[in-house]
Amino acid sequence: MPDLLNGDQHELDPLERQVLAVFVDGVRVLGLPRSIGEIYGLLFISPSALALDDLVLRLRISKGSASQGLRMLKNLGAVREANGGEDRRTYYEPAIELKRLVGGFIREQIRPHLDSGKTKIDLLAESARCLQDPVRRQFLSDRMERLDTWMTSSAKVLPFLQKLLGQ
Amino acid sequence: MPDLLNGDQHELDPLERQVLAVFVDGVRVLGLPRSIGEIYGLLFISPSALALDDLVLRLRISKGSASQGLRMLKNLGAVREANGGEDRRTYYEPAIELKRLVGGFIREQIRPHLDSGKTKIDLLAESARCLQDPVRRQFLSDRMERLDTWMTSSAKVLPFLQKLLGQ
DNA sequence: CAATGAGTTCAATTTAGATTGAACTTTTCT
DNA sequence: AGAAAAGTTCAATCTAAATTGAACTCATTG
Repeated sequence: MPDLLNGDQHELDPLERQVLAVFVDGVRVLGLPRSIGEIYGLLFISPSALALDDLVLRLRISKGSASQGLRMLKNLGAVREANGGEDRRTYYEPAIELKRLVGGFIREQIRPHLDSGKTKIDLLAESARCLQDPVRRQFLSDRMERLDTWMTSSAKVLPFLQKLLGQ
Repeated sequence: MPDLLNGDQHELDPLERQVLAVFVDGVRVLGLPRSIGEIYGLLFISPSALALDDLVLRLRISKGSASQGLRMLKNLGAVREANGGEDRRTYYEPAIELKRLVGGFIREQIRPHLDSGKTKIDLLAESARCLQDPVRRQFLSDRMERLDTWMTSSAKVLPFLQKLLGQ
């Protein structure tokens, strides 16, 4: 028997709305969907852990969206299950250490692309070495090596990034 | 009187196609549209500078797309006008130093978001300080400070990033 | 064990933003 | 000046990706 007296206790207040907007903006830069920003943002400004239903109710998103969003955030290590919920629902709380967030993003979004990119480039470099025209072969081989250097440099930088952001 | 004898000299060969795919992939991670990856990619594997028409012809994209894509790439510092073209068209060549590419991306895509984010958060922190409920006020103020720390750390890391990637 | 509620899945739909193309401006050339 | 070609602009269109919601599974409870 939810809120008979209260018009709508679920509505976000304007301040909350604005904080969420910052998160939505933030995740868009990272190429993640807006629902991810909304979910993480709401957890971030909630003093207690929230269940899936709370997200659906307060953000007015579908159960499907909330479920998928939470899964992605869990995979990113940006959200974890809170231990000791009262009922049988699962409650979630945000990870708020930048180091952890960046680490998860690198592991899930950057590394896989770097790795698959490097593999593809190695194959392409091989193809380039088989080209008939020697001028074209030389040129493309140089370019493939350049690409390889990019990938290697980027991979090397990631651990430093994480270290620098560790507090 | 273009290619009467040759079926279609504009077609990309399979190797070129695959290299472009890597670039398209790469720019998607950065949240940039596929045409940007195609344009930069084609310039990257072309031994000579290309004009807008070359991009239209070989990539089979519209003039509008090519024009807008080139503008964005110029703004990013990823592409520059080649000097000394034969005719009155403008020819473009890619910047291939990772340092320069990363620098442009940070300047155009990261910094503006970090700056506007910081401004918004400062305002929200101010609002939070005016909250009636002292518990809520304390909690949200803490969170806003946390956000502020994130922004500051990120901003501090960028110069190191550029330095580390400088070859 | 039936019923209730939490959470997941995925085909269908919606939407944000990328692309197109026609009209336009600018530049060059005779 | 006028014609032709280069390049830009932006409303209309298209498309890839996010979101929805109904049908499902699984776990819990009376």
